[in-house]
Amino acid sequence: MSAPSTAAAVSRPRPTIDDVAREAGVSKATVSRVLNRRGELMSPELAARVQEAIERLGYAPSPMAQALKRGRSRLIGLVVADVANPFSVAVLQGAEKVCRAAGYMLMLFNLGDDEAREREAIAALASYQVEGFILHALGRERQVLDDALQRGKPIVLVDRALDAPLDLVGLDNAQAVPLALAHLLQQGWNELLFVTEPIHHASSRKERHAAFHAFVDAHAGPCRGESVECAPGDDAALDGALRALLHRAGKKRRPAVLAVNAVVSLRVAAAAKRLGLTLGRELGLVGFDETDWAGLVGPGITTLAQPTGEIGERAARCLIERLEGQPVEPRRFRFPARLIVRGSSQDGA
Amino acid sequence: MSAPSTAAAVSRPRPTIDDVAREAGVSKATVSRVLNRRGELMSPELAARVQEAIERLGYAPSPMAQALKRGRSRLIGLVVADVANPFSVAVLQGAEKVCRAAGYMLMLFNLGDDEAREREAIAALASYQVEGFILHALGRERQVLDDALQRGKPIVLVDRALDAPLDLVGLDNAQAVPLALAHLLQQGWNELLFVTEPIHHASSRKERHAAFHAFVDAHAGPCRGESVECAPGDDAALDGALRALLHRAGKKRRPAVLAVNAVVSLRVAAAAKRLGLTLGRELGLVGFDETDWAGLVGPGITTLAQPTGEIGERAARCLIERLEGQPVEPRRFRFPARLIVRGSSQDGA
DNA sequence: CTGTTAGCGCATTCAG
DNA sequence: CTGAATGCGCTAACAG
Repeated sequence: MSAPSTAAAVSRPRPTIDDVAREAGVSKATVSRVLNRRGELMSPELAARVQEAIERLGYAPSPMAQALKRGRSRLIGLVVADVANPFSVAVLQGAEKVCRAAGYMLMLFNLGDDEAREREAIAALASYQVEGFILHALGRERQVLDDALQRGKPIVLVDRALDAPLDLVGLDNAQAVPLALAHLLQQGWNELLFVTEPIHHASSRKERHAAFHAFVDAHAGPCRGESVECAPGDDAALDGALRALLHRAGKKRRPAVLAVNAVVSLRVAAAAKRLGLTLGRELGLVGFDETDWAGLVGPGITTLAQPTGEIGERAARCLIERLEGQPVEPRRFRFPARLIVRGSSQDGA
Repeated sequence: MSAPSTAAAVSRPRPTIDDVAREAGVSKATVSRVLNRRGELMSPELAARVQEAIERLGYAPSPMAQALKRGRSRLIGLVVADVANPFSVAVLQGAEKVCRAAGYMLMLFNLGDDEAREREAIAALASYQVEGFILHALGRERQVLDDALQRGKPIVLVDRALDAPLDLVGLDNAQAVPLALAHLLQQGWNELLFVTEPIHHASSRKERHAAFHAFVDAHAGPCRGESVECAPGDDAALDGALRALLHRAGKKRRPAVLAVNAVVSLRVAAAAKRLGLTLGRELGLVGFDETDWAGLVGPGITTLAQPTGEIGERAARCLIERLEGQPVEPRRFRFPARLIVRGSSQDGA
């Protein structure tokens, strides 16, 4: 066909605005005007001639050069805690959609759950002149944040607040946690355990943890509850925590787990299997984050569905508004969770 | 704290090479040399002075400007069929890791399974001067590919070959399919069905489809097999296909499904549940792609694990070699799959 | 060994 | 209404 026989194609450089100008017999400035002011204030025939030249050459302006000149790159940096986490992916999808629609490109940096790379991420992205950040971050690299802010780069936080006056979009944990726990209680599960990954500085985990204990305290009569931080991969600790839970429950009470996210839900389900516990029977389970597989693990896992797509979209929209509009006071958007009831929280007794 | 009270921070511009030069009392060129040739051929004291100024100002060179000048952006474009697909994510992770280590940044474009966006993706990425592409693509936008190639931008294909002389890294489907089918057969499942999403131009699906029928033909005695293309979301079609499979199997034969990827595996598991079929008992199942949840759906789903991380890493490495080395003939890397046996393919009879 | 100069591709003054 | 000139931040000749 028309393809070169080896991949070592002639590196014909892409056409520049000068090429177009020459082709159309006008100056660069005219071409630029056709591109930017949409051919207003210009003899229509000239505009048409330029347009034609543009198409003939397949010319497209270089965002790099534009960025250099205008100081605006039309790039948005997205820092994600871990792409392996379904929540991150969902946010990514929503954000990408909005950005693309608004003519921005997304530059992705995956932390891979390595907090140490956070600075690196922001620095790298900033050096590429991203105009703003969407941060689904791990720790609280205050210094880097200040740095970015002082360079006038807006930041929108997703899911996790830092102690900074920044935009935040995330879940309404104070609504979500009682929603789940009330359901568990109503179904007869009254010996509760909140399982989370190490809380560190993740505000969403902090909030869920706090809301959990607030609920338990407020319902001290019918229910009891504890919480445990369980490092990724430390299955032994998780098994231990579950055994302790069962022990606390004894024969009179019914034990159930609230899992801080989908990853933990899965780990709890695996642990239950290891310990020979049937979900929804010997062990109740509700987990944050709805996933494709939630309905198919065991009897189905009851989940607190976050509107993840919306969260990502709102984050992007929020950032873009800030980029294109006037500075506004930091805003916080909190979306409600929806409880999707499945077998893991139905009392089989 | 030190944070400004509103987000409307002073947009103090980042320092340029000129600032550093002035600060150190030298010329831009000297600063540039310190940065690039690591202070060789230069009086150590001068180099030190410059280095100090760089650090004092927190200067970092602008990749945009560098790109403009050098014609090299240190950017790699990653086009992904659908981030919702675990395979895509795994490749993304591997690729990102290698790129970062080699000093490249990844620009992500998610197709969201929309073939129409493929051109847009490549054009957008190309306009940002990415030096090369990693493509986990949908169709065969030959024209765009040629375009990219003629501009001297190397392309590495992941998972799916196009009919072009390009590097490819993917699974050894001719090894994987018989591995799975032989296992099913040995366990007594002899009425087989290959369920795939629409094949279109995805070579991996084509290969799996072909290998499936080759195997069935070669073992015409003990087993029979058909295949079905099932559009995403069309659960009715899937249910119908499964019912037909059961009907073909009758009482004498045992029906099993080979699912083309993790998404389909899950859909088959869901369909089985709808139809009241127990996996590993009334219906066998092996699916491509190992996932976190495979062990926990039903009796556990037997999978063909792809070395996805390796695939992503190899793709990135392959591209970077081409970027930094001499042009080479197109290479093809095929990785073997590993069979992870679980309950869905164990004969409970 | 170091400084001066000339662009990379583009948008934007400012003249005409 | 259009063209010529300037500079964004940087590197790579080329001078000194």
